[in-house]
Amino acid sequence: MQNANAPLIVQPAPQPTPEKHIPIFSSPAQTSTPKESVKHEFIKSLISKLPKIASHTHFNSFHARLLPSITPKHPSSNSATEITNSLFFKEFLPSKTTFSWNSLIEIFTVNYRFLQSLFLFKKLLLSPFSKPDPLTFPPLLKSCVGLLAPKIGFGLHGYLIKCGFRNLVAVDSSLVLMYMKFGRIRDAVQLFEEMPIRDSVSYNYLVCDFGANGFYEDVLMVFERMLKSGFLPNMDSVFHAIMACCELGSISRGMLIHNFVIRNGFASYVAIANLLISMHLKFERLDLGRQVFNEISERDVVSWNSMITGYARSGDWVQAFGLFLSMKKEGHLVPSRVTFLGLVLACGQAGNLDFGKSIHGRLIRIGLLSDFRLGTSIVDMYSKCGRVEDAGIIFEEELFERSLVSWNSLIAGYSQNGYDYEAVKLFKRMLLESNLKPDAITFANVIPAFASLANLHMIRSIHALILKKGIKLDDDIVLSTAMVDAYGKCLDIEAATSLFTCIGKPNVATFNAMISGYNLNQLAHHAMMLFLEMLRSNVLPDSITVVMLLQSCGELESLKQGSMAHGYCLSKGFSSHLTVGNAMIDMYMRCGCTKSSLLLFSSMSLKNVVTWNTMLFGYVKIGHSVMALKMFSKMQSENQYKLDSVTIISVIQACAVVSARHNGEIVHGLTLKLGFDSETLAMNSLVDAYAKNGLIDNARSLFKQMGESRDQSSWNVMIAGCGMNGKGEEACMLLSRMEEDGFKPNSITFTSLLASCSHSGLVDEACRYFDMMVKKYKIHPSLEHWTCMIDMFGRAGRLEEAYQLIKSGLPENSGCLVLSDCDAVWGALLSACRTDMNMELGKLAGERLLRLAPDNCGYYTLLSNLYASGKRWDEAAKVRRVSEDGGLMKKPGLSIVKM
DNA sequence: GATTAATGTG
Repeated sequence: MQNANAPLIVQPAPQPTPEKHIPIFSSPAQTSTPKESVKHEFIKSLISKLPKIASHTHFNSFHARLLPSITPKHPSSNSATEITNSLFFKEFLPSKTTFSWNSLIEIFTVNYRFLQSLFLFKKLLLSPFSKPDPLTFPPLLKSCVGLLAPKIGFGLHGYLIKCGFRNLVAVDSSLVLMYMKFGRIRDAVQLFEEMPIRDSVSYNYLVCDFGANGFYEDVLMVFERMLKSGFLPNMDSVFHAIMACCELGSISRGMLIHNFVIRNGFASYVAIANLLISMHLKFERLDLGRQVFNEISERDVVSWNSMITGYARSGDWVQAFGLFLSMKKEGHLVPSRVTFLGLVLACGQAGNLDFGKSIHGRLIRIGLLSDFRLGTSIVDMYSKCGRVEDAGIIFEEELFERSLVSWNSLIAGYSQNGYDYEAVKLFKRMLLESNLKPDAITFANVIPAFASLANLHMIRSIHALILKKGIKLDDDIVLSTAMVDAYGKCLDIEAATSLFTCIGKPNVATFNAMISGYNLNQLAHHAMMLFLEMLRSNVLPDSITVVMLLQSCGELESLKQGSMAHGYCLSKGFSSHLTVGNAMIDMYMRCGCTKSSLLLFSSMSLKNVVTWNTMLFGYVKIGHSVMALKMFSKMQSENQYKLDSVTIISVIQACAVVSARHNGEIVHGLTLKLGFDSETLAMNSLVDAYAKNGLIDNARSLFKQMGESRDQSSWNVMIAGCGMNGKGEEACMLLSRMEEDGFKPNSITFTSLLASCSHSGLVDEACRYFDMMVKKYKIHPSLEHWTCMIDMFGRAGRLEEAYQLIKSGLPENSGCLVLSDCDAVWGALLSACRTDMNMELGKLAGERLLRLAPDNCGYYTLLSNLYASGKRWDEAAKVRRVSEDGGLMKKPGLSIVKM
């Protein structure tokens, strides 16, 4: 590298006095030949421009940038000032040869005396003894570049052409350089292409300048052409070529350059080797990076740091620390901040809290924690090791300057560790307390937290904020994926879909987020279609994708699709993933194939708590509670799996069904012992289990104990529990208390409440709540709500009202169901009619029912039973015959079971 | 040579 602090043109250049020279130019004797007149014209323009150029103020920085590539090493470059003052310059120059002039001009250029070099040229033109030759020009052109004087440069080019001095390698390559530097890239390339013979210098100019201008494709093209033509590139060219591979992400061309560097000994230049290492690390080829690292004879801190950081990123803290120790062993190098940054990163990536803590201590000792980058990396390390509370404490202590990155990092820490509320709180604090503006990363960090909290309102606000800030979701795939996922989780599937379709290049994560969104919104079919689209658009599915594919199959209860997905997993090597195995067990369970589940389960060599839970919960869902409890005791006997809240909930639910009072108390004790008494979900299940077993007093006292930890679902469970224990009034009272406690009743609340009223014969109350649900809470009544109402009217012997309810269809503000088209509703009426022996209405309901669902054998049975109860044997037999003729009796009445 | 980001199993 040249010394950028070398004295540039600071003192005024020796000013020519135009008056002295002009008479010479204008003397008649000088203007005889056409060449001479060209010369005079040029000198005139040169003189008119020079004073202006001298006043340029940004010389210094410009030179610093240009010098490395324009300054050839000159063997005899003495100080230019010395030369100017020398006797040689003052006394003898006028009589010297062109060669002497050229040498002197070059010496000035090499010493950044660009102005003097041009003045010297002017003197040469005026000299009666010498004339410029082609070799005079390369340094002059470089001086023009140094002076930022394109017009003089282009003038020189014109002059060259007129003198016929073209087609000389040195001249042409200087011209190429000059045009490149002045941004006339097309002209430069054209000149380059027209050169009859090229030298390595011109190639190097072109490579470096393409690189400096960001034309990476061209850098590599010229570089490769240079090698093919047998020229050896200089360090700068190799540097730019590697940079170009990095920027273009071209691994294959990077490999070619890697081989070139190794073969030609460029790896011994530490700067080149370091760059090559960082290229390989960028392409996640740690092995190749290490290969280059090993080739370096004199490694510097950067070489070590690069490798340490590379291993750190990949989570290989053993290698990272190993290198750190070897570095210290070598003795002469001192670890820098970047070294520690790499080590802290390694601990975070590997989740190695112990090493992380020891480095934390060391940083405090050597006083480096005040460095805001290191401070942030420590915060991040604690978050990544699952100790986000500690991360928060360090952040709050303000031992280092808080940057946008440190806020972002802690928000990410909270969000990734499931501290959604804290993440949101910190985000809001950042907006209020700091002067920092949230960026795309802030949003990408906080969006999952809002999504987990199902805060659709905030998701929409952030979406608007992103658009307002001009952040292009198209360009930021991580951010747009987070948005798609958030809309899916908040059940705004339209927003998710429309955002997804706008994303130009969705990646695996984006597809996964969208597929997951479809699954969450009970659109498993759409999820499957999207999976196929993913395959068509050549986005490679990963293990997460197949987990969700299996979920879709389970959701659709399609054994056929599920088996196909199973086959796909086997063929693509996903079946060895634990999560995939778990998802597969769940899929078979949902498809009713317990045998396959059990087979898979037993064949899995690696299990975790989720594997067990999947089996447990699967059995509970299909009502095989005894199997679930057996499974649970087996799990406990293996003694290597830590139970979690899902395990306990499954066991509680199994006990509730098995209806064992004893079991219930055991599981209650277990719940408390394992410390799940603060887990709302587990406690809700326990309340439910007691209620289902008629132990309403236990349920009630537990519900009371829960106090603050109650959620909406706790109230729903308790209301339903009262209902099934014949405590209709208590259920009604609970609704008012629930509202007082600030919980909004939802559709499930009313299902439970209507059922409670129905069981306790509180018909008028039920009607009032039904009205309240529609009018006050704007909840569309579901099929369950309607059938419950009809059922209740039937029980109360108020059949006519039930019939009227069906006929009236729906209140005007609801629009999802056409009641008279739902067979379940008529079925409920038919059952009620049988109890009440209302033949006329029953017949009407039955006929309607068979028209709506002619394949459901259960309805035929229902109708024939009605006739039988009324002793209308002929009609009963007729209905039976019709169903037997249709072969319906042989089919299991699946749809009635599902109801 | 350097710190922060998205998708998943019950």
